[in-house]
Amino acid sequence: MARRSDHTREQLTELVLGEAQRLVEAEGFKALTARRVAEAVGYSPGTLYNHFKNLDDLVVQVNARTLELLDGELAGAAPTGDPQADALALALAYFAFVERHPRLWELLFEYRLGQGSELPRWFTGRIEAILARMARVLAPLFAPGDTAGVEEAVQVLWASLHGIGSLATSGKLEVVTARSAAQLARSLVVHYVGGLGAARSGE
Amino acid sequence: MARRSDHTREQLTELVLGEAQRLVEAEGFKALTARRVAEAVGYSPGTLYNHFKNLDDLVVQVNARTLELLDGELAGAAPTGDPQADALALALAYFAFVERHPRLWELLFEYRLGQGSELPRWFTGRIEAILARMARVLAPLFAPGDTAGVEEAVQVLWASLHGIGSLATSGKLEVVTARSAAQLARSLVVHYVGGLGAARSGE
DNA sequence: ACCTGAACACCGTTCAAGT
DNA sequence: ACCTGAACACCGTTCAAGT
Repeated sequence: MARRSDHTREQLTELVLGEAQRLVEAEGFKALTARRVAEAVGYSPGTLYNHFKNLDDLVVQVNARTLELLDGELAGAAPTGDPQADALALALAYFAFVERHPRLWELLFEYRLGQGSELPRWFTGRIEAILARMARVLAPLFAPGDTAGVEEAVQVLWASLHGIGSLATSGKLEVVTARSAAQLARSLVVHYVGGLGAARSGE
Repeated sequence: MARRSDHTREQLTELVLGEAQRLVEAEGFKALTARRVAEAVGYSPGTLYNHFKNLDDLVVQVNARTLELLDGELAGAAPTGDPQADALALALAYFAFVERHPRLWELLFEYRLGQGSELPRWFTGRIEAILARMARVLAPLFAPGDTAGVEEAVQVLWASLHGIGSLATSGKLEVVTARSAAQLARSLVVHYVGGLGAARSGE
């Protein structure tokens, strides 16, 4: 058969990404298979490979949208100038997102790409944009020009929030605690950021 | 065919777990399939299901051994009574383990069990034993009897170390930083534990 | 240029048949 | 009691054949 007139190239790509996202939200990322997506959009499995390099490529493109959603969520937490309060607001916004879209969050951060698949540069750029939000908020805690200090703190918080989200979405947090992800995040931010401030004023 | 005289039940279980571990260490958990393990031990795939409920069950049993290894690693960091130094020693021992057995660590914490598979109770008990190590080390920071405070701090550190390990083993840390997992862990422990101490002395 | 459908090389899991 | 080997219902991915 020739190209079907049902959809343009762009429309079909859009359709596929939408169905993939729906599938993940409904059943988790183990349900995201090329064959099921193909069936959901009414094309044969082979057609997907005309639009995506492979399944990992499709995943990365769904994840790009998830990153956009997450960044939008964090944009709602406007900085006030108080590092501890602002960092806490970001952390709570982060977990509001995890709670609203746990399975998209898992696809974004827990799905392991095959070893042939590197993260594209535009993808890592989006993550850096999110980290930059945290950097702006923490900057007042550090001496002007101490970008290394700010960076390290941002990365520590980023990785730590990730860990809380990872244990929470996998059900491994409930095994060990009755506390919510948000409560652990609050303790993390309050005391880590507090510790940063204390170390600096004590120098 | 009847039972083969090659191995007793216990020997075969042992053999399977050993081969599964070897396979994961060599090629990562995506290479851990029932068929490959069966071939490695010289039995048919169906035989595995006589010894394990399913592949998740096999994974959990490999993970039990990994937890044992991890606990042994942490046992080497003997407490001195200084919470910050002791917590740091535990964190560094944790990442020494992650560095030595990254793929076993991934199977333990990043492999998602199917929804039919719950973690057995003896498994969660072993995790609690590890958390108890951290609790003993942090206890001096809290008022006597404030077990809730200790617990919360332990869980925050546990989840945060997990996050650093997760990003490190998935290659998502290098995307964002040149810092090592150990360096981020050091910053986390120093300032979080420092922040805990400051909050308490400032009460 | 792009879609189909078959094909290939894999999976996890079950189970009748054998000893 | 336990092992085999075939079977079932899936996978991701490729590609000749079609339009």
